[in-house]
Amino acid sequence: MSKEEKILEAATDEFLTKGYDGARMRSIAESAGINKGLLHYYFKSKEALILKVFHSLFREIFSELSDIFNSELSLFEQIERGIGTYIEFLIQNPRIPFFVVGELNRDKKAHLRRMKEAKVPPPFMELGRSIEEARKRKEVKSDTTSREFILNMMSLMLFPFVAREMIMFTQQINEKEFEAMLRNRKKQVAQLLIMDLKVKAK
Amino acid sequence: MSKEEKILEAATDEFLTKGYDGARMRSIAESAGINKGLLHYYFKSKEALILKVFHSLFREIFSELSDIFNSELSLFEQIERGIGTYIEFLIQNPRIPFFVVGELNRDKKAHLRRMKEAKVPPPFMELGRSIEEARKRKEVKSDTTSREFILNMMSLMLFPFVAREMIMFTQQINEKEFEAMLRNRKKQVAQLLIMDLKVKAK
DNA sequence: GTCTATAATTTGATAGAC
DNA sequence: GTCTATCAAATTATAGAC
Repeated sequence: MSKEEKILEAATDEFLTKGYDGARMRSIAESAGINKGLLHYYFKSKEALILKVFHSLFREIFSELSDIFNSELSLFEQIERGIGTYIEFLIQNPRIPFFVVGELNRDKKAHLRRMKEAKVPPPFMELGRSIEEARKRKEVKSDTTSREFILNMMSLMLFPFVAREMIMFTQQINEKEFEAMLRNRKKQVAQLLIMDLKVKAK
Repeated sequence: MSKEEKILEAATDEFLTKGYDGARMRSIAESAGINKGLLHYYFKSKEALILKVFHSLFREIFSELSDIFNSELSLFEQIERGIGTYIEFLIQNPRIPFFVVGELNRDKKAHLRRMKEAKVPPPFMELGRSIEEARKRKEVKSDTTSREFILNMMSLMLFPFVAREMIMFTQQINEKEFEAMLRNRKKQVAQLLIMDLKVKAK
């Protein structure tokens, strides 16, 4: 692994756990096994470094989903598999959602500019279209809009990872119970969302 | 307003917008119209100050709900009103959820110790009990546990406020459209959750 | 209680040798 | 490319006058 890769790995870990303001360049250099000077040789500044890290993670967090929602599966199969796969991915990478959300709160403009330049497409566009098509075919019977649906889906999938500690407190459960609950959610969330689409609007 | 109150108000604003690591004692002193020395006279340290701020906000964010869920209304009315009132509260105080979540991620132990000392009860206990009672009376027919239900409810209510910027990007909408969507959610989220409780388990 | 002045430390970043 | 040494600025916190 090159020094540059080691730096990126160490920086990712530091930013994921401490956030931009809490992260320390010194700490990143130490973890990467190099000195501070070299950090600034490869990455001009702390800001430039986190932009790079954010960009990779944002791609990662949404690319998995794109594959599924662009597949040939039926809408309901896409949703079921998409949610299962995604929650499993989040169990393996639990800190990404809070980091991404926090960075966009801290400096939306800088990140969006960079993503625009790199032509990262906004996720879920494809899913939204599939839902509207299924609605025309009467497979979707509720009056939930695709936008509302996607927001509900994101909320149910991502919130437990963003607010892990808060949930463990309000529900008075420990790590083990929490993780068991997460695994259950794979089926449970898909079921809830699909029912919402299928139930007839009144 | 006393100097101490002015400090607390300024500190709340600073911590809500910048978080612990991003907040500056100098900035708080300026906003409060006092000097830095006085900050440390009233509050020993930055840490002590944020503990105080967190504690008040955490109480605030959950006390509204407790009133409703301890009322004499029927379960489904409690849920409907609780969600409506709460989302409206969040529209008025949109930064609280991200702050609370972030602080618990940063230093769970310190905050929990303080809340235990102050005997702040974990929220939603009452709601959980009501659901289980309604299940015995066959008013709740699904196999969704009360824990799962509460987690779904928190996710659907809080996530849009935690991840506001991310949602606006992924959905490609502006402030106005986002806020219209939030208002819609009052009814829409309640409807979805209640349906989940009423639908028969298969 | 409220202020000024300053201590003590830490931070991100740069200069320059090799 | 990689390192050492160091700068300049900013931070929290304290001491002490009034």
